[in-house]
Amino acid sequence: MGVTAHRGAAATAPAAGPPAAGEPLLGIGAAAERARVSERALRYYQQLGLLVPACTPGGLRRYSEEDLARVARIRELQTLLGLNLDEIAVVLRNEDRIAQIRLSYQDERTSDEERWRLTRECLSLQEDLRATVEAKRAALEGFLADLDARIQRGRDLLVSQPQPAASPLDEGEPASPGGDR
Amino acid sequence: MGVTAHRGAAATAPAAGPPAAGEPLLGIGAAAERARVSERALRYYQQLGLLVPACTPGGLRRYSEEDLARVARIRELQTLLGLNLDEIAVVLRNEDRIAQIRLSYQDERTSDEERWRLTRECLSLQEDLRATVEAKRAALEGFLADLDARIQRGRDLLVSQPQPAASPLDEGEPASPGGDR
DNA sequence: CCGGACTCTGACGTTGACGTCAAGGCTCGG
DNA sequence: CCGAGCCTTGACGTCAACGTCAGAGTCCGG
Repeated sequence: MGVTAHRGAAATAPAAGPPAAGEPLLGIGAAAERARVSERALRYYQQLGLLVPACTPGGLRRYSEEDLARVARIRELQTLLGLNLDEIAVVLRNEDRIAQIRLSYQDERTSDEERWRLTRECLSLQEDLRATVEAKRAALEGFLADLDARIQRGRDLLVSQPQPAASPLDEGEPASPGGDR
Repeated sequence: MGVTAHRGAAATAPAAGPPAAGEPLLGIGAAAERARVSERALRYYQQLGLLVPACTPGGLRRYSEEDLARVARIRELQTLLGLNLDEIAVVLRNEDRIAQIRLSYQDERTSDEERWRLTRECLSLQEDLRATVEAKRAALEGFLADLDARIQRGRDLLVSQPQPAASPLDEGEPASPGGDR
């Protein structure tokens, strides 16, 4: 346990769907460019077990579209939620677990009881993350409301003031804050 | 120019309102505790010009309530918006500029024309930040929607499945995602 | 089969935001 | 006025998330 990251877990099933053969598979240079990250970052993510690309017999990394999507997700979790890579690892592992659950869910040998249990687990994992995100969203909403209140105060001053008849630099209203909801 | 941070700028006016005399004024230890940051952080913020507390003739820092609020704002901008301290410096400088504008706005010697110009500048500065925050909020909203969609898919599977009559571990619904809007 | 482009694995450097420690100053109640 | 406790300024350490560089290996079109 410890090297079981994503591909290791998914490989327990005999290969299913998305990672179909005959895909382009980019080298690290092209992958880095397309994912808008550095090659170093890709290697680093792999080192932390966030990403496990395929590799050639010679040991060169080959990235699938799925891998690129995973990188995009990592960046999203970094920049949007401000999670660090360890926390992101947890999220990704959960999502992998969910994918794995979907597989054994399909398996006919799985009992109904087991299916129920798996589904519950799956939802529980996702709702964890959802709570985090929702909290952040609420906080941001509050922040924005505060900002809008301040702006409105200034804007009120503006209208209460007799504007200087012919203002030479009147290049239109930027937008109506608080009015776009 | 360069050492003009916040108190330097506000001090151009002969002292007005909030920083009234006779305030408690905390030492760095108490301030750190109340602001929930380390003493080192307070010194660091000051070093970057984000915060300029008063100080005793002997050179000991003294923090006002206003200073504590400023620290809270710094933390908010850090954790909520993910800004770094340089970016935060810009935001705070803008907000200081706005406060300063409010002052000269009150000044009777200020011409109506000047008042107009100041108000425009003020609003422009605030709307800058607002745009940033709004963008982040929108992105987060999208992220959350995506998450909810996934959860709903799982939840659908749950209801389509005949639940195992007497489930021994059925400890209630955590919450209804997508239902609390 | 071979040379140029691409990639590999260490290993050390960097940046931001502090943590920590040492060697002293400042403060204030008694 | 004096000592316990709070505070000061360096200066160096740390941690995450990479950047950068060297020396060697891999791939592939001609």
